[in-house]
Amino acid sequence: MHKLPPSFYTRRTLTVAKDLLGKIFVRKIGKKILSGKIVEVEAYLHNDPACHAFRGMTERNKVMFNEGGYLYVYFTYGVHYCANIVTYKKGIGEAVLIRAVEPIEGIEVMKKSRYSDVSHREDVRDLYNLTNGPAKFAQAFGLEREQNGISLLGDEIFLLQGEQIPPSKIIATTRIGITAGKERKWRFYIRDNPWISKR
DNA sequence: TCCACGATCGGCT
DNA sequence: GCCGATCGTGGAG
Repeated sequence: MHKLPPSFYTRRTLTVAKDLLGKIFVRKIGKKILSGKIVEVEAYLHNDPACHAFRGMTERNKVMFNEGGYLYVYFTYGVHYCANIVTYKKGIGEAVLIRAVEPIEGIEVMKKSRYSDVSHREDVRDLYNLTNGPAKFAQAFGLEREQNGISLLGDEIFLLQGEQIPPSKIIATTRIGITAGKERKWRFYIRDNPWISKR
């Protein structure tokens, strides 16, 4: 399996969003490798009121204005981080939020990141709860302010080819947790996978 | 300078 | 189903 090339990310955002399903997100931390298959995403376009870049470039969203192929991580609700893949051309301001992945490698490390202090249940629900939401994914993979703006063409964080998901297995529906632009069906996920985020 | 609020989560009713 | 946590951001003044 090989690393996705720049040309993968610089296509139209809705195309990239659907195509991200089935790809493998990889993070190297020292000798540890964390990886997971992307199973749910949401697209945010520049002329879309729910998009952070809708009102132009600011200190927070400036990474979104790079050409596709960067990681955009932001802090929200005073508690959580969420991670996006920057898409399309330089100067536009579009990205795809990663909402859920299926863990593959580094599951023990992810559990430590997610359940740092208290003891947790050792049943299958742990595996699902590890990465079945955007902030859960970011926490499991240790994605915070420091990772904002990292190039996905480098060797620390990148995506691998993974599997091709046929259109018949991709569900398109409305995005979660937004107040504007609700009607757009830009949330995409792989049908019948147990890591779908809730609500 | 101020202040309302958010691309969420987990716990409680 | 609902609510509180918790704070950086950016639009308003």
